This record gives sequence, structure tokens and C-alpha cells, in this order.
Amino acid sequence: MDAKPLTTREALLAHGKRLFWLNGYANVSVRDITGAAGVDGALVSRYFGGKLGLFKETLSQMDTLDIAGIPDREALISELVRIFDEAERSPDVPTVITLTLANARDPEAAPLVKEAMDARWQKPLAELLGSEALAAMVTAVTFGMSVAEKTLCLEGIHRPGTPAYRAQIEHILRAALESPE
Amino acid sequence: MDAKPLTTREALLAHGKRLFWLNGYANVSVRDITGAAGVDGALVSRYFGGKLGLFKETLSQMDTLDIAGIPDREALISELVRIFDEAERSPDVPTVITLTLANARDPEAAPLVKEAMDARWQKPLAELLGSEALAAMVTAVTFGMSVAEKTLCLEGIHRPGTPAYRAQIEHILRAALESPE
DNA sequence: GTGGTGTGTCAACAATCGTTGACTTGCCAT
DNA sequence: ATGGCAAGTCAACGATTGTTGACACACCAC
Repeated sequence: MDAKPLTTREALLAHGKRLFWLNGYANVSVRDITGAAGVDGALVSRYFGGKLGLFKETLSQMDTLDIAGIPDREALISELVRIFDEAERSPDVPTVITLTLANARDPEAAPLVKEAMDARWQKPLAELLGSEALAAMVTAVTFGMSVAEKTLCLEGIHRPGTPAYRAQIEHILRAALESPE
Repeated sequence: MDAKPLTTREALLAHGKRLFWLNGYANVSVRDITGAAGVDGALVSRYFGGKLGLFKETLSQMDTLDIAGIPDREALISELVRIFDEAERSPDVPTVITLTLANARDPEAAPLVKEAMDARWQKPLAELLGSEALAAMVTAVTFGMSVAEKTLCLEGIHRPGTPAYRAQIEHILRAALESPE
């Protein structure tokens, strides 16, 4: 379906994003990326100035919340449930959540991720909710559910895509939005 | 204060636990550990059969819940709030949470962590609550709050140790315990 | 004394890492 | 045709990784 006459630079960016965001900066080598892209191993330094340069470039592809399209909190809950449910269903898709968890403790990557997360996700969410405290709690439960389901594979979390899973997510999201300030 | 006539093996185990659990398996080299312990770099392979062997050994030091000492759910909430609040206050203490987050995506360490977490934390918690679903939700919000506070440093999360922080934790923990099964 | 065992030291191994410089190739403007 | 520029290839670099084998030393049983 998708035509793929990507430039070398685009291919490196795509595979770099996928591998970095899923497996973590330290666990991915430059040769992993260039190998997946089918190009020479020297081209990462060529195009992006090095491994870290490519990683920084992938961060600019971080999803942002479309604030304008969300009228009220009830719509926000629906939207978050939908986004989150879809993201969790397929384990091979890099998301903001996998990016953060995979690089949470990396000495080089973590500061960059934290900065990008704050500017491109947390700030819009806080603006949407009119509260940094509520935005923080929403992010907390979102990440927590992802860790429980994808990282720890807890049996108590229902399978993503099912109504029972959506009920769990929606319940805890609603509770987060009713947190004490 | 603390006398420190540790054996070499004990010293390697202690520094290995601290570094592995805080920084992640991939981000810690054998020489980091032996250097911190002040011993020769070859002794990790000597005593533990290799880097991975030492890591496995540290997993046996994972905290477990003292089920016998907790009479009801209200006491559980208090205990979880207390444990969690204390753990969050000092960033340099390795905990179950830092261990999991630091090794969430490591191809070698993650399976071992997942297995140990399930046997030594999740199972006791589920038994205590009489529900895998509730135990999973409790773990989810616990980890989520830790990510929000320690990894992302969200301003909306209050400082650990304050009453406002304990209120946030207690509120979301209570909500997790009222999740739909 | 003698042999053995446990403990630690040292140098070096092969493998992998990110990166670099020299080189070839192809294309376009002149 | 020719000069120049961008794109890609290739081999190699120094650094770091985990691991190993040979060796030195201390201690204890016999």
C-alpha cells in the first residue's frame, strides 16, 4: 500500500525513532539502525552529526494533544481512552509512553526526553485542564497503566481493546481528574 | 556509624544492586561496580559467573509485602502510602520501582525483573487484596506516580514528604481499590 | 615442611561501540 | 568535455565492553 521512496535521511529517522523509542537509546546501536534501513553504517554521523543527534531529531516527532478539537473534560476522557487504547493494542508502535519508559534512566537520553515531554505533552495537557496538578495525575495514571500492561504484563489488567480494559482506564482517569489540588 | 567489614562478595552485591537498580543494567559496566566497591574488575565473573549472574543475585533482595502484618485494606493504604512516600523522598535509594523502570526495556534484564516482580510483589499483593485486578491497578498507579515524580519531574506532583503529596497518593490509591473488576 | 585451597592481582583477549577520513560514484551547470 | 558538489562506500581508528588464564599471596591441615 504505502509507497516507500524514502530518502536515506528519512529512512534513518524512521528506523531510529522506532528502535530508540521501543528499545531505549542504550540498547540500540548505530549499526542496528543503519542495518534496518539498509544503508551504510557511517551515514548516521554524516546526516545527524552522531547517534545523539539522530535521537534528538526523533524527539521532534513526538505527538502533541490537539487542544482545539477538545471541547470539555468528558471529551478529553474519551479522547485519552481512545488514543491510549489504540496505542496499547499494538506493541510494535513507538509512542510517547514507550519512549519515556525505555529511556527513563539513560544518562544521555533521559534529560532530552524529559524536556521534550514537558514542552510537547505536559504543557498542552495542563493548559487544556487548567491545572498542572490534574495534568500530572492524568499523565501518572496513563503511564502507570502502560507499565502494568506492557512492561509487567500483569494478569489483572485486561487485554487492550476490550470493553473491560476501557472501563479500567476510564475509571482511573476519571479518578485522576478528581484529585485534590 | 555503620561498621563496614563487608566481604568482597557482599560489597559487589551491594554496589551492584545500587547501580543496577538506579541506572539500569545496560548503563552500568562491570568496571563501574568493581570500581565503586574498590576491588579488581575480574571478581564479578569470579564470584557470580558474570555480569548477568550478579544482576540475578540482586533480584533476590527485592522487598516483599509483609502480608501478615496488615489486617485490612485501610491499613494497606496507610502502609503503601508510607512505604511509597519514604521511597520517593530519597532519590538515591534503589527500590522495586526504580529497578523496574530502569530495566523496563532491556532485552536481558527485563524478563528477569518481570518474573521477580510477579513472584515477590504482585502475587503477595493480589493475595492480600483477594483480587488480581485490584492488585494490578494498585501497582499501576504506584508506578505511575513514581514516573511522574521521579522520571518526568512534573510540577503538578507535590514534593514527596508533604501532606499534599500524601493526599494525592492516597486519593489515587483509594480510587484504584475501587476499580471495576 | 608440604600441599592445597581460597582470595585477589594483572595483563590481555575478542567483540562491539561510535566515529572519521579517504575514496568512488553519479548528476548537474557551465 | 569539465569542474564541482552531493551521496554513498569502505576500511580503519581508539575506546570500552565482559571475560579469561596465568600468577602471587595467605592461611590451614597434615
